[in-house]
Amino acid sequence: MPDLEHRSLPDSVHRLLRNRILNNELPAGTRLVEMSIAAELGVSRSTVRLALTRLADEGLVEISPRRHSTVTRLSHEDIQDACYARYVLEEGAVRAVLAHGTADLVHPLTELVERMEHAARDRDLAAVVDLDTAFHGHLVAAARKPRLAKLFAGMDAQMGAVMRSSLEEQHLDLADMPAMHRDLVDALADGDPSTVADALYRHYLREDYVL
Amino acid sequence: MPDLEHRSLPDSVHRLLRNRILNNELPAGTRLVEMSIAAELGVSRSTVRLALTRLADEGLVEISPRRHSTVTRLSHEDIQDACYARYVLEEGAVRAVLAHGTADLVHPLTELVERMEHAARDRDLAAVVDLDTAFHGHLVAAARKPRLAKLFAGMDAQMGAVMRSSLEEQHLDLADMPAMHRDLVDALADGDPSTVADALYRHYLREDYVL
DNA sequence: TCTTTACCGATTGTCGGCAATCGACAGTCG
DNA sequence: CGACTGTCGATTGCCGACAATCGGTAAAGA
Repeated sequence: MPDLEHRSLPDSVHRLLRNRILNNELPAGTRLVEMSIAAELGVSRSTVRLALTRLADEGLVEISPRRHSTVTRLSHEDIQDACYARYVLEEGAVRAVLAHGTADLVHPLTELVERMEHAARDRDLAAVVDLDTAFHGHLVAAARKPRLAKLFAGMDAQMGAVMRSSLEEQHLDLADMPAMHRDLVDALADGDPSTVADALYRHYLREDYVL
Repeated sequence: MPDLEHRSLPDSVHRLLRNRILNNELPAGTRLVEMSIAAELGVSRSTVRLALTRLADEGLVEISPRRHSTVTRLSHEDIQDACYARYVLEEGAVRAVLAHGTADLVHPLTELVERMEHAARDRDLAAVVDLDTAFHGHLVAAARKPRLAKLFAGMDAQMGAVMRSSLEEQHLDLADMPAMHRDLVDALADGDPSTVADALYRHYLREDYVL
């Protein structure tokens, strides 16, 4: 077991389980039994319980009262729904960003896109997903709206699941990811709100992106 | 019959504490000690702990690791931030609503506004706040975007706190609330997206609304 | 008197156990 | 043969206890 003792125990368990779910080591529908997980990781059931609750808040796990928890199965509608929510939040953040100007945003975002190009060339799925998260996180953070950023970050895990699912089912190609983000940066550099909004909409909701 | 959904003990404790905070029985800055609350309510500390965690997720309570929890004190910036996040979510929902048409929305919303007028005439603060929550909740639900609605509902408690604070400090009058919502209904009936967006922006972010 | 440090009370982090509840299965009755 | 019901194992909901850690305070040194 890798470093379980880095932060608080429930947080560590939470991250560990989240990674397993996102890497499909725990496929959708898997039954998650508190006692088994606790025994495997060498922690208490209460700790596992708290981690599962947080995963449920993130939408990765469903808890049936008095029964057992299962890994959430994302339907086509779920994916569209998640993408729309993500789009709304990011668009709201970007509107605030544009009021301040995007000058000091273009450079770091461009650098992230370049790193994403390298990762995509190496077919490194995990790295691309992480860079995607970093890219959008950086963009939203620039809005200086803490609550908006927190809501946005709360959907990171679900969006990771969506991306992996879309990539796996070939509705999206790893090689296209950097270009999609470069379009976003270009729109930001342009600075026109409706241009950016359109670019964001395409980024999240173009019909060939989802299932 | 609200307590027929008496799902779980932590949920009950969570609702109880939330009501106390919103009614200012537990003013901002109050220290919340798990053991004391557990003793008073006759439940276990673990149960209280879970309730406090949920309150922290809602933004009503701040948990300092290894120390104690306190009722969040909302600063001027916090209030603006919360209102902006709420505005972004509702605007995103309304955009989806407008695509379906607002015909079957105007009537129930108008009825809620009328009930709000009665409550405002009676100076019934709690009823007005509840009707406000119901109004916006109904509007967002019409978008049929579950994740968006969930994020929106997650801010209900904070917005309740904001409203009570604004009313208490006389930056907002109870009597103005129904008219503010009627404006929103009128804009919805009109159906033009930018008209509705403007009305929403004024509703949440006009400068005399917040502290 | 001011600074440093060791201690103490208060509070949380984590744990394992007990009882309640649910689904599955088998036995029984029509 | 099918439907109903009582029982059993599996799993969670909740609990009290123990250990770790923090802030404050009082004692010691300069």
